[in-house]
Parts: sequence; structure tokens; C-alpha cells
Amino acid sequence: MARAYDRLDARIMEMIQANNRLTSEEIGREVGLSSTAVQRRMKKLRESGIVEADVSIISPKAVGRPVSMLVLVSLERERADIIDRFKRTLRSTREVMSDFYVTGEADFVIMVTARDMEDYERFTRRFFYENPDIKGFKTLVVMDRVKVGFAIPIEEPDPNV
Amino acid sequence: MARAYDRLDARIMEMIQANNRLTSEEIGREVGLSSTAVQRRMKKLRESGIVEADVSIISPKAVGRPVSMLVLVSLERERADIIDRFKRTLRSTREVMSDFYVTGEADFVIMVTARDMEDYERFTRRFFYENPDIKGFKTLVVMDRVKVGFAIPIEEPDPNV
DNA sequence: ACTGAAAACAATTGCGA
DNA sequence: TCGCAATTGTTTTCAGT
Repeated sequence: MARAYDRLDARIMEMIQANNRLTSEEIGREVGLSSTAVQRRMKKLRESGIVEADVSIISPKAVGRPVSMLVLVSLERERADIIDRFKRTLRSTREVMSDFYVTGEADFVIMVTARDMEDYERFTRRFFYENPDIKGFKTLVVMDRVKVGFAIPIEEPDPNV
Repeated sequence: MARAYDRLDARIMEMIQANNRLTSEEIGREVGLSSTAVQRRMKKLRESGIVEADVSIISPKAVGRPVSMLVLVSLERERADIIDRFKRTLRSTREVMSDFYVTGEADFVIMVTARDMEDYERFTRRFFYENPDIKGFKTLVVMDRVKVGFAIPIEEPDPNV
């Protein structure tokens, strides 16, 4: 299998991961390619899954969820079926914005949004205390998000495979 | 000031925060509006900052950063200038994908990507051990990201203000 | 694999309701 | 604020290098 992307693709990705509404012409001007070529490359990147998704970022504040919490969750036992069940629960819980299965201090780290602290308290009662799989949790209240989103440093792939 | 968005805007945002490459016609079909109306609403949502950004999500694996860590960082002292200095450092560090200033167990939670564990070790030496402002840090290795991104549950705003 | 022109498609603007 | 129609702009396809 050939290298999945090259230096130009990397530059295109750097641009669209900051703003995917740039026209292919604007991108092309920057990287020195015709809009057609840019278009074709982006299509390939999307089809191959290197570009996973294209999304709008909504301001949590503006839609009435100004408070966010990072929660470290520990399960009673690290058993595959319990972990999978908890993953499913997470997926179907709207208050959970993102979540990670981790090793270390906790089993899961989840990001929860709420209308206010009371709202979050209600959430914890429903979500944590009523779930027998959960051993405990620690809440970290988010005061400020310094970097937003998930921008990845994209480098040209190593030419020596 | 009038309510910033209504039920239809909420439905549009639900759609574009999952996929912002939907055409306004597709969205309009779903919510019962002409493509023109959808377009106009999206423009307003973007201009007003309710929709903060439009971005492509790149697969970290595909671009050679298959390992991610969540790191809980504690500073030596919680002084405004130290916190601000650390925020600036975070912003300019490419390995740091996202970061949050928090209260609780730690002062910051940051997400770091790396090529492999060795690469991460090097990063910690450079980033943590050489920074006198840092008291300590705990690494949680991300095994799986269950939900990707930052989808927010958007509700119709409360009609009673 | 690229460019450039033509065709198809989507977004924007103007207008009347 | 809406929908429709016309305009503008963007993306895609196709032929040629």
C-alpha cells in the first residue's frame, strides 16, 4: 500500500481542520494547486477515512449549556462486559459530550455539559449513583477551555517505510 | 434582544454538528424549510457566534499519531500570572490537542497526541520536567474514544425569559 | 497526476407576500 | 421570515498534457 497522503495533503488538512468552509480555490492558492486538484485530494482523504468527519462546532454557552465538567469515572470491576455496557450507556446519554476509556487513575474520563450546577447534580444522581457498576467519580469543573477542538499536528509521513 | 435561536435553528444545528457538508436542501427537506431559509438561518448562526467554527476532523491514527494521553497537570502555585503563562505555553505546543483549566484534582487537563510511548516520554521530559511551574502530572492513556468530538444537546431555548 | 473549460450543483440576493 | 426566481459562486466532470 502506497503512502496514504503526501506533503500537499498534509497542508490541505492543516487548513481544513481549522476551517472546512474554505473553498478549494482558496486552499489551492495557498498550497500551489488548482482548485480541481485540491478537490480531488480532499475527496480521496474523505473516502479513505483520513478525514473522519466534517462538523460544525456549536458554542455550548450560546445554547444554554454554559458549564462543563470533566469527570473521572472508576468502575467496580474492569470486566469486558461491564466496560462495554458502560460505553453503550455513555453513547446514549446526551449530556455526555465526549468520553474516553483510559488506563491509570480512572477507567473513563467523560466531558459533561450542563445548564448549571444544580442541573449537573441531578445528572450525577441519575447517572452515577443509580448505576451499580460505578465505584466512584471525581468532578473537575472546567473554568476555561484554552484550545478548542481536536487539531492534530499533521506532518509529512516518513518517506522511509 | 430577541431570543437568539428557535426550534428550527436547534434542529439545523443538531444536523450540522454531526455533518456540516449537508446541503441546505437536504437540511430543509428534514426540517420543512426551503434551502434559502436554511441558508439564511445558518448564516445568522455563524455570524452571531452560536456556530463557532466549521472544521474537518482528522483521524489521529491516519496521520501517524495513534496514541493519545489525557494528562492531569498540577501547578506549583495557583497564581494568575503562572496560570496565564502556562496557558500560553499550551497554546503554542503542537502536541497538545485540547486543554482545559479546571478546579478539583488538578489545575489543567490536557490531551496530548504522540507517535508512540517513547515519543510521549520525550514530550513529558521537555514539557513537564523542565517547567519549574509544574508540581506534578498524572498520565491517563486513552485506550478508546467512545464519542468523538463535542456534540452538544441543543434544546429549544426557554420561551419564558 | 495535473490543468483548464464546460456542466452540474449549491449558495446568495432581490422581490413580493 | 418565508418562498420563488435569478444571479453568483463552487464543485465536479471531462478532455488534453
